[in-house]
Amino acid sequence: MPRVSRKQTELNRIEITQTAVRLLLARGLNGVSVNEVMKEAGLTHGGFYGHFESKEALANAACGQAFEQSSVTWREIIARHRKKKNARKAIVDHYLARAKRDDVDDTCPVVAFSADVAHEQESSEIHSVFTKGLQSLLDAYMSTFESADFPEGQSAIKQAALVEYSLMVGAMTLARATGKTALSDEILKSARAFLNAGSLHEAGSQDCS
Amino acid sequence: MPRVSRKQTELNRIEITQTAVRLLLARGLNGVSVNEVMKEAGLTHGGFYGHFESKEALANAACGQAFEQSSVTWREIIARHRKKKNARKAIVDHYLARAKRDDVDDTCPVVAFSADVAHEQESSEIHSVFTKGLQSLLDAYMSTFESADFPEGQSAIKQAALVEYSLMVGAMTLARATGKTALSDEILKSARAFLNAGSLHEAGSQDCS
DNA sequence: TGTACATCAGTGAACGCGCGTTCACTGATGTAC
DNA sequence: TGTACATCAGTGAACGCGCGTTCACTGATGTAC
Repeated sequence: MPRVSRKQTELNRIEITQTAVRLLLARGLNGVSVNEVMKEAGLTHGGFYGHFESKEALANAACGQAFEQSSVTWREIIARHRKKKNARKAIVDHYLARAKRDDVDDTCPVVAFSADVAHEQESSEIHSVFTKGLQSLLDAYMSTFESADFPEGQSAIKQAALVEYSLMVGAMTLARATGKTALSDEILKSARAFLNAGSLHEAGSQDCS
Repeated sequence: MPRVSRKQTELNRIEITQTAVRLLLARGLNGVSVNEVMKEAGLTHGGFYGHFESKEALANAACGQAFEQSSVTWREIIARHRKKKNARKAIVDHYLARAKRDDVDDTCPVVAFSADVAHEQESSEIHSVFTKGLQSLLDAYMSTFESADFPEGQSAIKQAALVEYSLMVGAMTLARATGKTALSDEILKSARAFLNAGSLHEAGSQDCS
């Protein structure tokens, strides 16, 4: 078993990272031990430090990888639609699906890691990994807005994207915390309805004159 | 030092709980050791189990207490305003203030604990504590909507409250994760602007005919 | 009110455990000839 | 292509550490008379 081929070594590293992505998304940045990741990857814990300098380094790599994969998925979804508005609706429906809430392995890394990242020191590398990943998702989301709809320019698009994305993150965060309850369903449904309609106060409120 | 008065015992219990509230809000439900809480409360760790059955029981008590305090604060803010719309604006500005983002001790319990609660088993008591607290904050927020503005009835109010609160939670979660950066400021500003205006697409969008 | 004694809140040493990390070892892989 | 040997990926025991929790002990508090 010792001294596997270079190709296998590379595959093992990928397997460790991918296992970490799955387990960390489900349980948070500090919710899994090195031992558990290695066992789940089909290896023993001792070999871990041949692949990563520390547990923290693995967490950074897994976080970056999780964002990478989310970003690719988003861009694939967006590419499937010719109309930007439809692409955005597809992203919203994908993000706020009830099945997504219940699939612990397949979370948005922002929902999974925000709290943990906030608890780390500002100097920690995880902050830049997270911010870079978040920016990538925001860029993808912004690409679903038509410039023509925003005569105020790019900054208005960014503002709209930030609000809509914040809402998605908040809604999924709340939905996950409240489990499979009626309230949880209602949160997702309300957010979906609002984002797809584009209007919070549908009838006779003060803000749409 | 041993065998303090009953009054002091009660004060000690309150001090332990309050210390836990502060530390847990800053570092998450599993981010602080029993030893640290007791030391910070001016006691030694051994006495802890005279006050609480387990670390988990303390976390549950502290979570409930944190919601209690947030709820009281919200209701005080709301009571200060005669017009409901102004009360809601006050809540939004209180919630999304930049100072609030930087004050690690004084977080909304939903932002602080959502991720941790989602990671606990469904059978865990923390779920009911959390959901009850969340409901209390939602009720307070819903009370800032005028029934007259929602001819569709109470369910429309609830939907609006869920969307707006989800947005606040998401925006603060993102803002905290991105630290004291320009992006972080922008997230808070966008969410505040949107909630106070009540309109995402200000000009010429499809949803306000 | 004063005395004698039972109670029990807090102390600090100790426990078992799982954690992140290290390291001597193994033996298949990769390389030099 | 075949052989001899250096390399090094993975193993598993071991480490030190901090954790949650337990417990014998202490001595002021609370109570019975």
